[in-house]
Amino acid sequence: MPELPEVEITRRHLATALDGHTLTGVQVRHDRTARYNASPAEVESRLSLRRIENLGRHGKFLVADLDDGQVMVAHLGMSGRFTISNPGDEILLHTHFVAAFDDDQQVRFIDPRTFGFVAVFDDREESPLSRLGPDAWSDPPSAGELSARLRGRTAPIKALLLDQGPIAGLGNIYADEILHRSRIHPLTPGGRVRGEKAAVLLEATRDVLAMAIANGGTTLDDLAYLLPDGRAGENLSSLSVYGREDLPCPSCGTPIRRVLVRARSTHFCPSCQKSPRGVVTVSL
DNA sequence: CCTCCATCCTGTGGGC
DNA sequence: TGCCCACAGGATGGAG
Repeated sequence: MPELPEVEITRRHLATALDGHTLTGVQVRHDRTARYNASPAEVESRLSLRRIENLGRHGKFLVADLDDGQVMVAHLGMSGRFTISNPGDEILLHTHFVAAFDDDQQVRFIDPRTFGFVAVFDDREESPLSRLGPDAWSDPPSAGELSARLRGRTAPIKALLLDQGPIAGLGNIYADEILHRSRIHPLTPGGRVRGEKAAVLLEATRDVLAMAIANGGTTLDDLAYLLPDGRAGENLSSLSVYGREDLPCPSCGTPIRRVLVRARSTHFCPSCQKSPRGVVTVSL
């Protein structure tokens, strides 16, 4: 599942191919890949002949500034992957977007489950970027700022990390990893994460993301995420809890448990991450 | 405002 | 062996 580290790796790969280059032809090959009330034809025409000035990232969204002030926003969803290809390369199954550039290279978007998209907006305010909190990696909030964003929230901290509002970029894998490293129980009400706890959470966020990015991201057994050059990320063996139900906690040896939080699989160590007072954990 | 749920989708794998 | 179905989850819109 692409999360911040996987999107950041993708951004770095694509930036060299995109930055400063002009889109000579754009094909949106699947209706659902254009989103936000725009048709494939509209996305194609809005992107046509535009030059990409800079490819950035906010949370899990790729953000390209275009020469006319428009913003191209792409999301990998659950199964999306960008490739850099040559015009003659075979079009793989589930290729939903093809952008041709002035140097004859192509950037293609392959997305079997179509949760991902490529969209164009007049500015960031009218795009989904406007809902996002500060980026967990490039622009992390201070402990005070994170505490303020969590103040009064009763939802489980796990759910709030996935929300993208308090902090942007974390998904199910890294949220679990960060909470484990922070020794915070996933069902802890968000509002109780403040002060030193918030500082520890942010430190863990930095460490977990740094490791994941250095390892080229996490490729699970199902190979849902591959680097743009087709290689697998190597962060899987660095995970402490995600996907490790019943296996020993790397810190203390206690078997990792899995519960559902908001219908999402949540992995934690019951001894390192003590249940907060008044919170009952129900087994699956 | 908040919390929580259903919805979108396809490949995979477990169960029978 | 082969079929069926539950499961995986990011973002969003709506109910309460």
